[in-house]
Amino acid sequence: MKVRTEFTCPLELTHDMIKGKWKTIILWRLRLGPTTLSGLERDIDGINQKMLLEQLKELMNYGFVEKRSFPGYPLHVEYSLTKDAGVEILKALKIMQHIGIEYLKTNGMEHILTEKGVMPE
Amino acid sequence: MKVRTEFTCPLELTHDMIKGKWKTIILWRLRLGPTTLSGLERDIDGINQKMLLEQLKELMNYGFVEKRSFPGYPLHVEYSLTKDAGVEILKALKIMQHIGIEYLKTNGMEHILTEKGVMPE
DNA sequence: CTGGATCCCGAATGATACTG
DNA sequence: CAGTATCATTCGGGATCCAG
Repeated sequence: MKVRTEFTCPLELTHDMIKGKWKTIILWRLRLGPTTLSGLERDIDGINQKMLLEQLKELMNYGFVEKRSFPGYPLHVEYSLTKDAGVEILKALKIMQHIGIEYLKTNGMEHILTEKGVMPE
Repeated sequence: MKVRTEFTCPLELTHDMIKGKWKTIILWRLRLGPTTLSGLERDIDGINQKMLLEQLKELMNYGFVEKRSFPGYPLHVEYSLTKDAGVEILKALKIMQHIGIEYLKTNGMEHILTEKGVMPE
C-alpha cells in the first residue's frame, strides 16, 4: 500500500494509512480488545491469512497496531490497538460507523442492520 | 468508484464513500465554506476539472455535499457540505488531520507543517 | 509438525492523459 | 465537459519459506 509523499494536508497521509479493503475492518475488530491472528481470521468474513498479515504489518508501521509475541508452545501472538494512534483512529471509525448506519436508515435498508446484529456504537 | 454491496459493518460503507485520492481533500476544503468549481480547482493542487466533477458527483450522491445553482449571468454554482452527513464526516476528517500531524511530528517532519502553513484544526 | 510470514502472478480497479 | 485508452495499484490465490 503506497502512501503519497506529496500532500497538501496531513489528513491525506492518514487517509492513505487506512486505505484499502481491510484495514478499517481490522481496526474495528480490534476495538474489542487484543486478538490472535487466527482469531481475526475467524471473525473477519472473507479475509485470509495472507491479507491479514500484510495489512497488520502496515498498520503496525503506521503505529495503529502493536504485536505481542508470547514465547512457548503453542506459538502465541496477539495484536491490539496502540494507546495513542490506535485509540484515536478508532474515534474516527466510530463516526464513520455512525454515518454508515444513518445512511442505511435513510435509504430504507435498516433490515441489514438487524440482520447483522450491529451493536450500538 | 465502487461501493461494496456486501459488508460486515456499516463502517465499510462510509469508508468506500470517501475512498480515492481526492474526496477527503475536497471535503477538507469545503470545511471553509461554500465554493465554486473554479474555486476548488484553484485551491486544490494537482486536480483537474474532470476529476473534480466526478468526485463531487459521488460526494453528492452520498449526501456529503450539496450544490446550489444561482440563476442569472454570469452562471453561478456553489458547492458546500451538507448539514448532516457533511458536517459529521468532517469530524472524522479532523481526527485524521490530527493523527497525520502527530505522525509527522513523531517522525521528525514538522518542517513540512510550517512550510505548508497548516492551520490549527 | 504447527502456526506465522513472504514471494510471485493474474485479474480487477482506480487515476490520469488524451480526444472529440 | 463526456468517452476512451493507458498506466499504476491493489486484491487475492497458491506455493513456499521460517521458526519454535
